[in-house]
Order: sequence, then structure tokens, then C-alpha cells
Amino acid sequence: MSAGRATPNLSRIAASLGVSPATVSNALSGKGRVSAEVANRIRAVADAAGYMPSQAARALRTGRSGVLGLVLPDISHPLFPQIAQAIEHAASTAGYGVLIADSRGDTALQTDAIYRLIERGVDGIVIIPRLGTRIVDIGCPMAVIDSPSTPGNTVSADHWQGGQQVADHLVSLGHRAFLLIGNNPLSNVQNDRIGGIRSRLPAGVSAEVLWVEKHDAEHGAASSLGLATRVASGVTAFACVSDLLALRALTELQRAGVRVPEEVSITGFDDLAFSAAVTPALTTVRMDLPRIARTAVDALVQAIDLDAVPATGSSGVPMHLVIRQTSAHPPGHPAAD
Amino acid sequence: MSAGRATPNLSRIAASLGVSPATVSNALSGKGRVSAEVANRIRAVADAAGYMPSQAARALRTGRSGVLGLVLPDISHPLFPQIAQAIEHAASTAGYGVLIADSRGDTALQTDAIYRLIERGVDGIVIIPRLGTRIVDIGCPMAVIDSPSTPGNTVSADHWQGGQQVADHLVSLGHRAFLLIGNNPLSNVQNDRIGGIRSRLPAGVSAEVLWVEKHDAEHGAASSLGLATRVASGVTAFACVSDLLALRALTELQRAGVRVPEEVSITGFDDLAFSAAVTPALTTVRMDLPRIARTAVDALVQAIDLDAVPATGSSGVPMHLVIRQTSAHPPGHPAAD
DNA sequence: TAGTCTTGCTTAATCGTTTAAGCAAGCTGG
DNA sequence: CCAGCTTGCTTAAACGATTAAGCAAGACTA
Repeated sequence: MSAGRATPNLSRIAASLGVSPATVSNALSGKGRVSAEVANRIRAVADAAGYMPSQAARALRTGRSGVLGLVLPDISHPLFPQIAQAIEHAASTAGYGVLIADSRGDTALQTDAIYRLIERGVDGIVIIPRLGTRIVDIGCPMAVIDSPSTPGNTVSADHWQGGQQVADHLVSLGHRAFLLIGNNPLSNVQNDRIGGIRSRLPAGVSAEVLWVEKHDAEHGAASSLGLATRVASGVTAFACVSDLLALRALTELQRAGVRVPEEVSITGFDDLAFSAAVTPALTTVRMDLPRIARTAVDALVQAIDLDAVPATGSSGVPMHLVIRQTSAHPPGHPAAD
Repeated sequence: MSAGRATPNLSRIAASLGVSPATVSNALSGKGRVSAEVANRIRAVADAAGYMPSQAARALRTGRSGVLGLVLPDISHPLFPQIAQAIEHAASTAGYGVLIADSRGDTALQTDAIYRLIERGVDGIVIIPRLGTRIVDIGCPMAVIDSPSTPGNTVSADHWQGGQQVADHLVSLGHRAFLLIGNNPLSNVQNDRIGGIRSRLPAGVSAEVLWVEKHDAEHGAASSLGLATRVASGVTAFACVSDLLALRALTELQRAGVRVPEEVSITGFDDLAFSAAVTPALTTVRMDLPRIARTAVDALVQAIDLDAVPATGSSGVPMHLVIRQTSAHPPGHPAAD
């Protein structure tokens, strides 16, 4: 006598209870006027039948898919896991799914990726742009996570303030000769980090910048950065713009017989997966990705609900210094033991 | 006189051309009987109008969303970027989108994540299970990527063969005393890798196994693995089950003043993002993720089209040894210079 | 007691696509 | 010359949810 084996939908549940589909919809969504008694009965039956609303039908009717797109310049970046995890969590808390799109490191494909997402009907897109690429405004809410100094930025870590923390930390340890190591001078994020560091170096402190992509282009990808030479000429602090660079510096220096942190200190950024696992463990600066993701998703959801473009508040979320073992007093410092 | 500003859909395009929606649908999909002349006219108008079919409507009608789910035990695993990239590429080539779901490292949430995906209407799920967790069979096509020795496995790297490559390489270099470093003995993948290594060690070669998770649980997470002691007692080859462990070994040994690869060799697995960047660069074994992803997605797509469960061919995709700088002849070897 | 309001449900339209079925015209073969 | 096929299109019915509008009955107000 039961209503058959077909997958339960609103109509079948309604039929099995002798009410109209509209009433079932209202009961489950809590929207229309339904008596408590009937509503309870409906919920019970729906639960028992294992009813799952068809997202497709809902999307068709309401015009909202309940899915956000996530676009990254290069999905294979080591920071991607943390970002994806944070975004996925924030989105799923807000009731959204996350569709990923990869531009495989190719800037030209970034636009393709965005289009693929739009074709799939995403309600909004979280995008972390490649270097200085401009995001074309497509008719779809977007939240941009880049750096507070990027125009159109929605939210991001306060990389400048993060840089300041690094500088304050190393300066207070007694360091007076820095090498700042970055990848690419076109990156707003990297420039902010380096700018933040510089802004807190007292007069008389030396701080050159080494851009690794340029270096690699000139000397080959796996070449030595010549850091041991820098040590010989007095540098005691290597402040890197990313943990990947810090790791490269650490192993190169270790390999050259330079002791870390006894002789030199090294710091990184982002607290990547390996950073706590190496010996000595990396001192680094962490982004508050959960908060950044929440802010981005909230902005997006609000824009979707209001049918507007997301506010570009451009708030900078404070970064957090994680002091581990690669930073210490420089040699000859009175407090060094 | 144009058909208005509303977003173009089949009916509006049809109206503007004076044909029926069905004809437009047929023309664009190339399915029904439409004259070449009309079909061309329709395509031209659709292109000009920037027509995008509504995925929601199509999904509702056909019962297929064109989206695959991707479930990982822990999205923050450093291998995730490569996996996600490979799956996304394979899926998008096959015309599918990829929805991610994270179980945040919590096995209990793995099932939740799967349910979230099903609620969203995915057509199939690619799942990389956590350790030895059983995947409950939900009424939805799934492709499992784990290890050939896992029951229900769809496709994966041939970790055993990968292990054999490591062993052959190190043995041929002259190593006779091994320490095999793994994380967790419950992992099929890790056991396969270690088993493969062992299977190729000649008689008389020593090979103890160090399980790091157990070690950390006993001695604290950031504790030394005591590798220098192993070197003192004659070990010359450290074969790790992952690059993360290899990196930990490398930095610990470097820190202890042991020279790599002059005194000891180290190998890893997976060719993670940092592996080529450290000094000396890691010798490792890489999975053919594009091929694995393609196989998994193909199996899934086929199962979706045929409305069946994916074949559990359990094919093992060969791994590829990447020889870099952390492996060399042991000290005192005749061929060592 | 008549008028109005509230409650609790139903009716029916709608979102945009796919696709089986139908139909008229043109062609072919015996 | 007509039965039967092919061609090229149209008609119309889904798919499953949401939601505005409607309606009957009971409750309240004056």
C-alpha cells in the first residue's frame, strides 16, 4: 500500500499524507501557514522516507544553485589545501557547496576557469588572483582575496602587519643585517610583506632584497642562492616571503655548514604543512584563513541575497607570528647563550 | 524589435527565429532532425546572444547534474593540490565539474562529507579514503583511489612497484643498511610502499621500520627521530614513505652534521611541491596522477552513463623514480668519488 | 448578527530544458 | 497511383520544487 519505491519527492510525500505538495513544501521550509500538527506529521514522514529535496528543481525555480566557485591561479600551490579547507568550511557552514576551477598556472586560463564556473551556475565566486592580473567583472558576485593594497580586494591577510611582526621579532633578537627573500616583485602580497618588514627596521640596519624567480631565471632553477656568501659578509637574518623559500634557505645554509639558528635566523610566511616538521622548526607568520574565508564567503552570500556586488571593504585580517626554532639571537649578542 | 533584455533561453531564441524550442534544443545538441540551414542559423543566433543553457533545468530534466564530488580524508594534506588538479582536469575534460568536500581529518565526518555531496546532487564521487576506513556503499557511483591491495579500490598508483624502484636504486648504489620510515602501519599505501622496498632487498641487508606517528605519540610531536644514532650504528639509507618524512629526516640529519648524500642517502615518495627546492634536492618517487585521475573519472563517467557501479579493476598505475641529489653511493663504496 | 480577520490548506503557474510522439509534406518503389 | 518511407519541424508532457493567489471555515469585533 505504500506510495511506491520511486525516490521520494514533494508530491509523493504529499500524496502519501493526503495533503498538497505546497503544504509539504511549506512545512519543511517553515515558510507558509501550516498547523503544527500537520507540519510534524509531514516532517516525520519526510524523515522516514529519507526525503532529499532536488537541488536541481530548487535551483531552477529559485534561480540560485547554492554553489560557490573557487578559482585559484595555481591549484598546485602548497597553500591551496589550507585555503580550500577554509573556504569549504565557511561555505558549507553558510549552506553552500564549493566547485573548484583550476587555471593550471596559466593566467590566460583564469578567465576560462571563471567562465566554466558561471556556466555551471555558481551563485558567486571566490577568487585568489594570479600576481597582478586584473579580474574582469563578469555579471556574477565575486570576492577577491589578494592583499589590502590590491584594488577591488574584498578581504585578505594584513601582509604588511605580518611583515612588521617579523621585523619586530628579529630586530628585538638583535639582528642588524637582513636579507629579504622574495619570489616575484610583481606580487602585491610579497611586496606588502617586504614593505612591512622594511617599515620596522631601525636606521642603520641593512636589508637587501633577493628575488628568487629572477635569480633562477639567470642561474637555473635548482641553483644555489649563494646564501653562505651573504653570511660571510655579515647577514644574520634571512626573512623570506614564503615558507617554501625559507625551507630552501634553511637547507641551503645547513648544507653549507651554517648553523641555524645559532649563526643565522630564518623566517618564513604561511605556516605550510612541513614548516613545523623540519629541524629546526620554522619560525613563520600565519594567516587567519578561517576568518578570511568566513569574511569572503559572508560578503559573497550577502551580495547574492541582495543581488548586488560584494562590498570591497578590503579589510586586512591580522597575521599571527609563530615563533619556533629558526629564529634566535645572532652570534655575539649579549643575551645569547 | 529584439526579443527583450532577459537572459536568453531556448524559448526566447526560438521565438526570435520563429521556430519551436524543441528545434533549438535539437539544433544545439545535434540530436533530433534539423536541416543544416536552420541549425546554422540557430547556432549563430545562440552564439550572438551569448546563450548558456541552464544547468539546473537540464539537471532537473535529465537527472544528471554534470558534477562529480571529490572527498579527501584531509584536504590539508600536502598532496591534495596535485590530486585536486589532476581530478579537476580529468573531470572538466570529460565535461564535469568538481565539488569538494572535506572531512577535516576526522574519519567520522567522511560520511557526512559524502552525504553533503549527494544532497547537492553529484553524479558520482571520487574518494580517497582515510587509512583503513571502509567506504559505505551509498546509492551513488564511486571511484576509490587508495592502493591496489585495498578491496574495492578502483585505481591507484602501484605503490609496491614504487617501493621496488626505491630499493633497486639504493641497493645498486651499494647501500646495505636501511631504515624504512613510515607514518602509520594502518595505511595500505604505506604498507605497500614498504613491502615493495623489502621485497627487493637482497639477503643480508638490514631494514628496520620506524613508525613516526607512534614515535611522536611517545616522544612528542616535534621530537628528534634519533636518526644520527642510526647513522652511528651503520645505517646509510633512509627510505621514507613520504617526502614530508624525507624532509624531516633530511633536516634532522643535516642539523646533526651528517652530510647528505655523502654519508647517507634519503628517499621519499610523492614529489611534493618543496621536494625539488630543498638542498640537496630530494630523490623521490612520483605517482602518475594525471593518469590515475583520468582512469578514476572515466570509470565514474562510464558507471554514470550505464547506471551501474564502477568496475573495481584495481589497476596499479606504475610509479616513476625521480633521482635527484639525496641519493648516492654510501661512504667507502668503490665507485664513490 | 453581520462584517472582518485569521488560519490552514489547495490550486495552479512557473523556472528552462529534454524528448517522445505526432504530423504534414516530399520522395520512392512497385 | 498509392502505400510507405524519410525529412523537418511542432506539440506537449514531463522533471520537482517554490510561491502568489484563492478559498472555505472558524474566531473575533462591534
